[in-house]
Amino acid sequence: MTTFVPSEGGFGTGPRNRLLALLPAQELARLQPLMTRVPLTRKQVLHKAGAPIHQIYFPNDGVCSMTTVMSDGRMVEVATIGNEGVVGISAIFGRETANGESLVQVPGTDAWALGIADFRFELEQSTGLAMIINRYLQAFLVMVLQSTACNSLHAAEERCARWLLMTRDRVGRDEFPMTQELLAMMLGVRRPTVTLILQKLAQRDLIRYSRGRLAVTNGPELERVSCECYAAVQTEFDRLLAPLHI
Amino acid sequence: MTTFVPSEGGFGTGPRNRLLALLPAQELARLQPLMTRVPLTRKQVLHKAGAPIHQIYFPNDGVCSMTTVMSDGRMVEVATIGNEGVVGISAIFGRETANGESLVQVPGTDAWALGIADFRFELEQSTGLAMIINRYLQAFLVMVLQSTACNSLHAAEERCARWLLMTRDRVGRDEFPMTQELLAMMLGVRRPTVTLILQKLAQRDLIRYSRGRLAVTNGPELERVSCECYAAVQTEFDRLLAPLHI
DNA sequence: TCATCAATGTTCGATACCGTACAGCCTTGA
DNA sequence: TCAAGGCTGTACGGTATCGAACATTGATGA
Repeated sequence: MTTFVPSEGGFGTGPRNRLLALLPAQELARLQPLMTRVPLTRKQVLHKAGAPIHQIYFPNDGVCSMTTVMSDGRMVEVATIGNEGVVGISAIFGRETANGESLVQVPGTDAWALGIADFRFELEQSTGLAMIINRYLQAFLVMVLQSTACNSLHAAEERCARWLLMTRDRVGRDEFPMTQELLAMMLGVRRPTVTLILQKLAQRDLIRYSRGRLAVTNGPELERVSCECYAAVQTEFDRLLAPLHI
Repeated sequence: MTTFVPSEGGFGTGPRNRLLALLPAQELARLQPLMTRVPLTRKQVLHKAGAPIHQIYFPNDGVCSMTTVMSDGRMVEVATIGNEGVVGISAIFGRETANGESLVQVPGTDAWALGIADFRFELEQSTGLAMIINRYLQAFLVMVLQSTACNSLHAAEERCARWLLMTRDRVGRDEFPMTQELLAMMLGVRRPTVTLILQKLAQRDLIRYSRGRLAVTNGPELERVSCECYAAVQTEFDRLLAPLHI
């Protein structure tokens, strides 16, 4: 393992994106000059529904959502992506245009952006990248399948708890910016429903919140309120994104 | 185009599975001796949750479900697979064991079963198979993402109508075996809820049903009752599984 | 031809969530 | 320092769906 010299535009002590961090050093070195740092600001749209995908994004922190937009304008989250993943799954499969809209929910410092052509080329060349992307796709699929079941079986409160835990894990802090409006959109429920749920959780001292900020104050207990889907998906991610033996 | 002589174990006038049908003739010829015909009987389990996946299945007709099983035993459908696809998506990604349970919902005459090792080997060799599988994965992902959104936004009646239409398309007939119990499981609702929904649909002459048989009698109108997800997914499948230019 | 059982129908109160509206409260910035 | 706007709280009737029984019907096979 070589020592990195922190530098503007470089990885510092290594990329904080977990997928990039799993790459063998020489593959990472080849990828780096192809990527640019992109700040992640609140509500920033990374891929617009129906528009061509030019870049995929490896977040270093923050949380992004992949959403589906219905014809009546309602938007609902179908997948959460943080520093454990990459935004632009459809493009990885060879899709030209985005299906739904992908946007930043919880702002982060930045993400690494990679042009889709460069990505495809590197995917051909490097076995490490291919293996890591494959693993992420597996984990991603498990997550989406679990969410499909979750949405049809579990109550809003359980799903809300799950979402808060997932977000906490991804931002790496107990506290993060989050409005009820946003949560309602994610969960596909009305905002007043979220108000009631959060009040209930705050009453039991599982969370604190006010004016666009939210904090998980009792994770273990919140996990008990959440449905099993949280643990199921987390286990899967840990298993698939564990350090590789290449 | 050569003329096929129908024979035991052969494709007859060509495979009825749409993915196999898209394969270039010589690739199909190479694949055929590796596959076996497997009858699809009602409630037959193709992949057991947590068990190793040995074979993937290309249904010629009938409808299979990929499900997720919760710890309380409740099972819910997360994806529908008919002759437009293949059962065993996770294995295609390199997974060893099934995540949920895959089983036959509407019986069909048979499916083509292919050993997972043979499949992997062929995937390396043949560009046609790789391209077709890639396309199916794209369509599959769109379907699952749409279902995730659908389950969190749309009412049981809309989703029920959607499911009936999808099933009709896959079996290729307006009438097929289907119990309320089964429908309830698919949709993640109670059986009495399904009773009410079906009565309502039958009253409007959109369907007929009795004792384990169901028939769509007015497709266009039923599509109006269904949510937009039916059309969205269908469009995507038609686009991606159109004849290829290899 | 009858017994059996799968499939369907029905009931009841309970509850989660909706749709819509409006009121109050912080924070920000002009 | 005040206005504006984003965020949160609350209210209300209405509907969908739940959970758990029990009743009824039709197909099947002994």
